[in-house]
Amino acid sequence: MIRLSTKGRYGTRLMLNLAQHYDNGNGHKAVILKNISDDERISIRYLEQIIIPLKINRLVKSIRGAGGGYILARKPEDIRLSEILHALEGNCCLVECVEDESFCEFIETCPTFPIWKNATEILKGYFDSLTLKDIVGMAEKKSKQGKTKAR
Amino acid sequence: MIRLSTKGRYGTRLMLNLAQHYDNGNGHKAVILKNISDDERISIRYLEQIIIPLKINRLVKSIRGAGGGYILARKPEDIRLSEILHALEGNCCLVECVEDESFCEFIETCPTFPIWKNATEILKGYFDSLTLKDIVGMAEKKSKQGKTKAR
DNA sequence: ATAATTCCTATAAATTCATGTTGATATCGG
DNA sequence: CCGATATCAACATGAATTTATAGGAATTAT
Ligand code: FES
Ligand code: FES
Repeated sequence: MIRLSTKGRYGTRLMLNLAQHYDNGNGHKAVILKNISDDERISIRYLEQIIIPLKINRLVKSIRGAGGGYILARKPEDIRLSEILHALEGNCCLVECVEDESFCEFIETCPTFPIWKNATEILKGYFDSLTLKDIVGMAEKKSKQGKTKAR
Repeated sequence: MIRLSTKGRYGTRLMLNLAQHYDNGNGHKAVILKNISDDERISIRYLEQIIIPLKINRLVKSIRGAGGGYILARKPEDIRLSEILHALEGNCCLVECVEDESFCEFIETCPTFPIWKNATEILKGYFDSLTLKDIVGMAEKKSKQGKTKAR
């Protein structure tokens, strides 16, 4: 399987959770990991590890102490999925050599290299086209539809 | 990183190697793993494991005993990259739930599900558009260019 | 028979995934 | 100031998975 690691998946859900609770009125209401843990059923300990690179890459801000928590560093419409995955995974290549050309020895003659490279670019393009706001919007629309259909 | 496993990568190179040695004149010249191992710098023992699913999914035929080896079960133009990856990885989804919907509990409400699903379909579409012949052709063209350019 | 080769099973090594521990540091409300 | 709440940091640990190697049995051409 071509796998998106749990780090990438859980980190994306973490960011979406923050986006859903993002207060546009600038109330700066921080969300605590415990809540995200309950919502998303991911252990707090693991979330703590996952949020570190998100903080380092300035996608979230932390507020320490009582009443603290995390908030998005920017508006949801200004954060792209590609940035999140890049922060979490270092890169989002299908194979190492696409980003680090010294990884494979025979990159010049390797017949698969252009394939993995193209595929990576296609994926990146898709993830780059989506902001957190887009994704939250898609999810809201979907859940509204679900309620309308009586089933 | 969104990773294609070594199984998928090595298996693809294995198949390409067989495609490059495929005899259209129906000479049925089998290729032994030792040669592929030398060409691709992958341990024979590992290749033996990787080729099993390729055999089960009837992408290669094996000929046992002395003078034996492996050959493609079909012509290179009739084998798609998507088939190879599917054989090797069981599926080629970014996340398990795209193929096995019971994998995640809250698939109905999960805001990331449609994203991973779309991305998976985009990738699959690309891999489905390529046959072994296409890839070998691309590689040959590239190596010819390399020779022309005196550098 | 012998050599070549696939086939089968076991297992070692490395990495990823996930939880746990301890304790320090920062902040808020009372 | 005190006590509760949370982040922060550095580990440790175990389970699961992936990656890779190894030994030998079965099969076949010569
Ligand atoms: S897989 Fe990296 S160059 Fe072929
Ligand atoms: S990741 Fe599987 S449903 Fe959300």
